[in-house]
Amino acid sequence: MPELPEVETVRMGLAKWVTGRTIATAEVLHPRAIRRHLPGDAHFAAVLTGRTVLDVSRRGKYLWLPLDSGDAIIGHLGMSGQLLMQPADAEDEKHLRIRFTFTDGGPQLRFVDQRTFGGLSVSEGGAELPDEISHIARDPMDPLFDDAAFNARMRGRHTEVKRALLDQTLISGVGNIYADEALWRAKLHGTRPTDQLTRPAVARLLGHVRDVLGEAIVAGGTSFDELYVNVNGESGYFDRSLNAYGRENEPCHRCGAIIRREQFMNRSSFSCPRCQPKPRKTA
DNA sequence: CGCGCCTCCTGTGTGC
DNA sequence: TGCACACAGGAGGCGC
Repeated sequence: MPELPEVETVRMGLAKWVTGRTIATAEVLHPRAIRRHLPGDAHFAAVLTGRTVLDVSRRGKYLWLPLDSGDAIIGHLGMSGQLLMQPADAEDEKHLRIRFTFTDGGPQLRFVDQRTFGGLSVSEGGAELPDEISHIARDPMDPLFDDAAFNARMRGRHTEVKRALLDQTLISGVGNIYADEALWRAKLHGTRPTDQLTRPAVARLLGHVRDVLGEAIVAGGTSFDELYVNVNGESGYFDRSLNAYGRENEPCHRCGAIIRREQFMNRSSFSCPRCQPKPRKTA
């Protein structure tokens, strides 16, 4: 499940391999992969052919590739998406959805996605920041992230703290795994009401979010020096460092209590019953 | 308009 | 061994 650190790893790898290259063909092999591109696959191919990739940018879990036309390719990996660089003669992946070839005849860019929650689209004039993702907040690693504004907005919400962490319009890049990890570090249960959090408590939580994301970026950034830009949720290089996520029935690394698993927002949440007591009243 | 639930999708794991 | 089903969850969309 790619969250900010995984997407940032992909961004760095992609930037290295596609910047400055000119697209020769854009082939859509599964319509769902461009469902956000309303004009369809013929238009997708037409507006991308002959365009040169200028850079690879990221906002939260979204990527976009600014082009010399002023447009941009927007990409989201969803649950299982991968952006791979592959030699032209490499066999098609089972779940290959979109293939780009370049005029230099070098490695292809392939969008592979088993569950098709992810996809690509073209944003007209979106090279600077695509309108389609302008509602996504800055991530906490962004130098322009506004800590004070985040603190105020978080405490102004009438919801639960984990829901707020997962709201990409409030803070971006955090998914289920890193939300649980940050909450564990902050010793907060995910159902704590946001409007009852103190300003220092929110500041501490934000600090833990930054730490978790930063450590994961460092862990992931060590392995992209090769041709394959690979994001695979299963192989998570950060797995060994997890304190809460996926550790049901295992002892808390801090106090030894048995980590519990709860259904929350239609997904699993993991927390320590001793370090992260539930609030008396659920919001 | 804020909030929260539903849905999209398919390979994998589990229990009978 | 085979079948049925739960599970993984990001984010748009919609209902209240």
